[in-house]
Amino acid sequence: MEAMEIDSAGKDEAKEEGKGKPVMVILIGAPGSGKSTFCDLVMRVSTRPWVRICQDTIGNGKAGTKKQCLTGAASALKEGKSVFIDRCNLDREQRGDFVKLVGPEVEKHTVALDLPAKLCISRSVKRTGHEGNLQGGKAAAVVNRRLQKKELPKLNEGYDRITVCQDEKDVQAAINTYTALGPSDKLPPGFFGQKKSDAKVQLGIMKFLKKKDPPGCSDTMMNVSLEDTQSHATKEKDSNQVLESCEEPKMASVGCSISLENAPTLAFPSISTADFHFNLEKASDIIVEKVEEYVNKLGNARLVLVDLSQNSKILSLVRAKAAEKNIDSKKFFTFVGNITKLYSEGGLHCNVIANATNWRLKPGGGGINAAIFSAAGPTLETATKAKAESLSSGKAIVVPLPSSSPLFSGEGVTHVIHVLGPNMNPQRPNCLDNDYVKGCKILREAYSSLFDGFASIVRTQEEPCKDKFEKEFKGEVQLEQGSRSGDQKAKREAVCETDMNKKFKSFVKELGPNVGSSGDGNTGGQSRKAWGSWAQALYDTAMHPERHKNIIEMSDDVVVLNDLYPKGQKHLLVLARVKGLDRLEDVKKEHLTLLKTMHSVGLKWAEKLLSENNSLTFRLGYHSVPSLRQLHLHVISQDFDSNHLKNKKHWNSFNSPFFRDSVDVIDEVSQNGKAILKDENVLSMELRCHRCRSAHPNIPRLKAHISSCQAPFPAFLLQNGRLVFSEGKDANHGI
DNA sequence: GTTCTAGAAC
DNA sequence: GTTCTAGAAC
Repeated sequence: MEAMEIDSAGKDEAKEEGKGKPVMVILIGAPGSGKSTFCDLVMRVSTRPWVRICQDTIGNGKAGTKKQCLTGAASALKEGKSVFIDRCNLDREQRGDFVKLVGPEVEKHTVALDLPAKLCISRSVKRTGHEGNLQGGKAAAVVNRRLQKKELPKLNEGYDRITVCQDEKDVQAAINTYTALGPSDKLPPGFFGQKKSDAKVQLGIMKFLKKKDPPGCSDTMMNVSLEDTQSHATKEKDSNQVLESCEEPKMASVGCSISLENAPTLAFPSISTADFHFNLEKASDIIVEKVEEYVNKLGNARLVLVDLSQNSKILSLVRAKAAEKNIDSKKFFTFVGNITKLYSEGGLHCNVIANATNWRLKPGGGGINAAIFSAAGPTLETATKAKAESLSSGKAIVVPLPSSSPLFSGEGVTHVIHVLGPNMNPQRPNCLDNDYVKGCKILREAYSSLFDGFASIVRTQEEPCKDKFEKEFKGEVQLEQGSRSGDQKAKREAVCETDMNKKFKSFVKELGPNVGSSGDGNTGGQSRKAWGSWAQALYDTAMHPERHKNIIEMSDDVVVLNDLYPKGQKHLLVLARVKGLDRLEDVKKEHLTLLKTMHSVGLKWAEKLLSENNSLTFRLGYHSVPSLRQLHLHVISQDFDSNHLKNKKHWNSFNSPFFRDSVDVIDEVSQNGKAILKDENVLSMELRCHRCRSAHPNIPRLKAHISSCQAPFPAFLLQNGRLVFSEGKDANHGI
């Protein structure tokens, strides 16, 4: 990896002795990127005299001006001290004055903390007591605004040395480098650490690469494990948590065009082999058999078998058998660690974890069940109770984890799937008395229910690598339909059934026997619905605006009107006036100019409304399959504070992949001549807050939540201008 | 797109 | 009993 460049710079041999000059290090980074922490960590240990020039505190402990920073830096350097310039410095112009400030008697360095936007936002929102008082809800908007101005440093700006840090590991290496820089040392000049020069692309990549380094995971170990990543599944040598957890991210850093690291991931324990005493050989056969069956159906989603023990017998059996069957080790692997701390302690992000539970679905008992209920807090018990009172063996139940759960906020777990396997332990209820015919059947069922449940979650989540998965999965759905339809027993056991089955069946029903054009891509137009008489209102408005009230702007190309049933405080429609352009599906390259016009008109109105109320946030986009005829762009405020927002379809049509951001539609049409469309199935997906992504059981509860949720918007929405908001009072912070 | 309402869910 | 959803009609 190119990141290694940075690390080598941190080693002693990289320093050149006896040429000590004061150094000015211009830090570059959004709020929350860790600039102040960087300075603190270096200054705490360094033997070089450092002065930190921080614009947030330079005015007698309060925010000051850039001029004060320049003066402060100049005088410290004159005294022979080295300085950190701790301000955002995101664009060339902002930092240029510092470069010009000094001559060759000072080494000019810059360290760019070019971390994922998402990380900076979450840090700056969460922090308290920030020197510049940039924290809480407003921070998200400010960070995003700043990042739009980001220009990575170039040597021709006048630096002797540039270090670009794109992840936490890079940052730590840079801290080590500067900490080790003694008073008379000099660091080699040059450009260190940037992997991609295109900032826009980089953000996308960082989304995949966002990763915490597992504790104690040294570079040496990374290198060692890197050499044989391909043979991960076959490895039988002494593995420990550090080695396995170091290895996994490397292995996952290819595939899905870039990486599967951010792909939906289910972490599951071996079912029934602990407390229920199920034979390990037989259990490992079943695990591998079921994984093999599901792993390709799941597209890019990953399955991870987890065990707490370093010398786990079941893990080694499964690894060996999975290797024999050549199961893709990027999509299925084993992991040693605590299933409730996979991210915080192991650096492995699993959005779904399986719980080997008891039939009462109650906390306690011991093992995994006790650990998961305890780590998740009481909200898991409540959420579980809302789903079912009990579980029969061989079944699983999906429980969306409330956002208030520490497992949600700390580990990124959005769902827990409770699963109950067969019991072979005479000291536990319902022992099968060594009947392995029945036991194996139930264990197979348990894994099927578990993986079906996971598939249902994957299907309803927005994931960048999802398209391929959906197509594959839909194919499977039809194949399996026949074998499920006559299952009366399953109906009787509905209470204990995985709730996947219900959704799954309705999903099958929705697809119908002749699915035809219901894919993600453009349809051929063969199976389009005819417009009802009630669907003509917008068409008539576009053709004859003079006949209609409620029009707020009219031109040859577009008509703008207030939506008759606004779903937010402000909700406008920008109507195309081209006849025959009924919906997004009809849009072709020739309409690109029109799309851009519609976007700029929409944006203009959003900005006008923002000038009247700067607390609003707007999003501009199209419905994949509109109900009303005539192409129309929604310009809608993201409060969704409206009595007209009444049902799931309303919510999901603006808050699922069904809503196609205008900026993305324009990109897609200009590149491929058509926009990507999602079919109406996504409208029945679960209800999740558009800000914190928490799940809610019904519309009233969702609305109660969104009325007060102040979480930052997901990073996806904060990119590429998908959200439009006011710079407001924060505009002059720190710059 | 909304309205109405049966019946499911609580 | 009340709340909420979802399907049909428009």
